[in-house]
Amino acid sequence: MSDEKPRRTRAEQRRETEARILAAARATFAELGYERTTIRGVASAAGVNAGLVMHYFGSKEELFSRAAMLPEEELPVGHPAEALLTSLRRRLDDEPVASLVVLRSMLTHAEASGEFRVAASAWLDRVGAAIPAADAELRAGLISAIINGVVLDRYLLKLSSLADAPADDILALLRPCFESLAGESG
Amino acid sequence: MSDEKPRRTRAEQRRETEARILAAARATFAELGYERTTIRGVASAAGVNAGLVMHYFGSKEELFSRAAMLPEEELPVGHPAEALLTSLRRRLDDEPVASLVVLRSMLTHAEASGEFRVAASAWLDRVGAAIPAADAELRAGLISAIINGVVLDRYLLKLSSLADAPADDILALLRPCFESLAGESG
DNA sequence: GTCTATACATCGATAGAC
DNA sequence: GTCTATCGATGTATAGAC
Repeated sequence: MSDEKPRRTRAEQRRETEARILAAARATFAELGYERTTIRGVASAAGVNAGLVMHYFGSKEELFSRAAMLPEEELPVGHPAEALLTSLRRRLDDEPVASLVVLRSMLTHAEASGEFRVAASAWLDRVGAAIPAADAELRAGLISAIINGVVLDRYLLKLSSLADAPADDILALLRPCFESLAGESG
Repeated sequence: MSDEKPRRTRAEQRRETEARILAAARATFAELGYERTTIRGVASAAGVNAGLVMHYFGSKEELFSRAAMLPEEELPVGHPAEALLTSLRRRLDDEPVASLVVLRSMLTHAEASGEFRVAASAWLDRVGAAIPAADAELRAGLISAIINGVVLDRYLLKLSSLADAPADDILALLRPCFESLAGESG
């Protein structure tokens, strides 16, 4: 009687709103961390009501999981050092926000939800396997630590000259480090 | 009529209790971060009442500032790379807890309180001044990032093999990195 | 000096109206 | 599909008794 026109199905409308909420959640979790992010705040940022967020996601925890979910990162092939530098570059340029959600959330919340820990662990295994050395695991761990530290200082703490420096300069200075850690020498 | 004996003056008693509260606060902030730390929890850990903590420190924010206050770290003299490795070693062995309060708190809270940012900035300036290169500031920032990343992965995220590795092994693998970043080559 | 009692705010979550 | 109303829990902070 009313809407004959194929404007939007209910399902479409829902997916659209859900996507808006997820985007707002991602941004807020990245900026404030888990604890300081409120359902009300996310809802407000998405232009909807707090009750609706709960209705869609059920709980704050679930909303967080959905928002922090990342497409698993595949390691580029080639010389390990170069591949890792490429990986770092992507995290510096393409998706600083995505990196932030994971990094900040691991610190404010995720001691409990071991999701990230397994993901990080898998990444470490792959890196370690690509390094020809007896202490490959430790070397992989150090490379991961360096990447985390750079993202941390640059985007979270906004410390030092790292925040302003071009990604190219950072990569150039870090290249010897990565080669030393991932290189062929045992 | 009652206490003639010089057991403890009221001021002494207060300082003692205050110290106990501060120790508990430090440990709790390090473990849980700012948001998840509660006055009640700190008070309970210190064996006193929550009201007393407020009475002494006035607010959670003030308690946090006092607890996170660190003796400013002087940079060892000598070759910059060696001095920085020594600095890292101290943070790995001597006082992981102290490092954690600052690091974790910068992430869960301290975007606001710029105290740490100035402290870190001063440290960076000193490191930068010791590096003979045109881009000394960026190099100092990267070294700081590496140190932060290592402490982060080892003690906060407890990720990877970093958590279990002996400090000596970590330092040995990192030495070329530090030399490359703080070295004489421009 | 230390503790009890409580005011006041905020948040996550639920139930139900429209 | 979306919003209002509200419950229950928790936390900071205050006032005052002992």
